[in-house]
Amino acid sequence: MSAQHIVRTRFAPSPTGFLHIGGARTALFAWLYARHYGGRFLLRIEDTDRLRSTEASTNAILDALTWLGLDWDEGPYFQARRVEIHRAMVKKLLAEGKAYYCVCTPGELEEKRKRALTEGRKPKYDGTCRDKNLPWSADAAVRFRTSQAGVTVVNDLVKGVITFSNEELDDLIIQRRDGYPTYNFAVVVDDADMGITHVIRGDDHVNNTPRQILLYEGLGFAVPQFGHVSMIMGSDKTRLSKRHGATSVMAYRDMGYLPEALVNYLVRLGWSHGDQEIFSLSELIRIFTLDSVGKSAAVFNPEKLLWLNQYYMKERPTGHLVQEMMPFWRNLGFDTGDRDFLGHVVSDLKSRAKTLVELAEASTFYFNDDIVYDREASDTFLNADAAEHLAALAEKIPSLGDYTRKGIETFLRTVTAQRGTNLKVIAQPLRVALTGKTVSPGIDEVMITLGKERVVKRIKKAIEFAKSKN
RNA sequence: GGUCCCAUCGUCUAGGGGUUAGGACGCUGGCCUCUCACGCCGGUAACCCGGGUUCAAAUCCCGGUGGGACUACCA
Repeated sequence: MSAQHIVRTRFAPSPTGFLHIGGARTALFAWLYARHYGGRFLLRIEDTDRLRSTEASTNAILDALTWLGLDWDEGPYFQARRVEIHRAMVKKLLAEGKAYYCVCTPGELEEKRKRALTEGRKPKYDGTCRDKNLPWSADAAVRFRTSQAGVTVVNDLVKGVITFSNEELDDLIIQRRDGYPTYNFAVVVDDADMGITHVIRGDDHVNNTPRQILLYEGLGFAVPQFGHVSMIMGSDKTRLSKRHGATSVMAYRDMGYLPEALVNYLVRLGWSHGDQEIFSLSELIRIFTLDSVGKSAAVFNPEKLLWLNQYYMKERPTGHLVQEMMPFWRNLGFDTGDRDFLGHVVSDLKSRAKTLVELAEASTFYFNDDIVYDREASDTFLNADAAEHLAALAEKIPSLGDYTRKGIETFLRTVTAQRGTNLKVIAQPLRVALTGKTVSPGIDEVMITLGKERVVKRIKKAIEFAKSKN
């Protein structure tokens, strides 16, 4: 593949907020497309809306992409810094008669639009200034002279052939009266200038595509390929928004989701590979194409994301998970000094939590020796009988030679047999003594993680508690 | 209103002229078991409607219906 045929895609968010789930998926698809074909992925910040764009948003978007593992080869470029290029292109169009000055005021335009709508006509620009050949003036905007004849065909990589009748298109403004370019113009100039070969974006842009194609042609640029990915919807089938819960990528990080899980979830929204559900980023690069991207919108399903997150946590090497748990433990004020101990905590808990936050909360009893017994747990399990069983355990544990899962299991069974009862009868009181709850990782795992000393201490404390009850 | 897009279990999807319409999440029954989770085995549930083409249509075509997007001197 020669240099001029190399695939170049881009992600072009506007920095007016955080990176949301929908944007992340679009970015992921554009990124995968470039990576799959050995191309380049660029990042361009569309900050021409000077009122709503902020640097904080730019940083938040960059951080989110980085967290997801989506790296870019070029950029970030900032569209606002490229206005001179945009203006030069406007001038060129003006000089060639392909664009013209328009002095209709926004107020008048709004008025006409409303009237057209109430009268049941198309609210498109009526062409008042189209043939006036107006000269430059301080408050003149520039409009593109759109051909009203014929059709414009988009051969979309995911939607297929889409045909637009040019008479539906109007003379869109390409440069505002304040001298700044509008979105539809800036994207075209920038995409062409940056050599973008495949424009992969949300399908909320399909109706912009014919005007943009006309702009490419007017400017004398090669028209790229387009691939419009469907939207993500909330459970009520309207476009995903805050109303549907968390929509920010970083919010998912903070809620204890793994980036791999989010990526895996997002890619399966609209894209599939047979019956396969689990994909690593490197595998995706190998097999991802736009051919297997569906056309219809998908509803965001938090339960499935949660399931994937749990899956990735379970599969993750303990050492890695320990590292990823650090901020969540620290957030709860736990002592994270003992790496070995933390490793045990994680391996005890990682198949029992769906998020890192859940794991952190579930691990509380490992860190606090002053355990609080759940009311119901202590009521039913920390009784006089249990106190005697526990006393027997406390007495024997210090001299237990084989303090391993197998050894502990054997020990527990031996003791229960000796006391003429069975494991079930002793395990629950012991669990309550060690964890304060009736639900926990296996008794043997907990005992090993805690270590003999703390186990004995907790058992004794539970005995005291049982006795003090009446 | 106009333009454009879309339509398989509740959700994500596979499939695509002849299939018991497959998988996953969820829900659910069971097994495992010291509790819970994991895991394993099973169950529940779908081709929007109407025409046409065809020996045969969920699959192709048309229409309808429903949903969505766009219709800015926002991006």
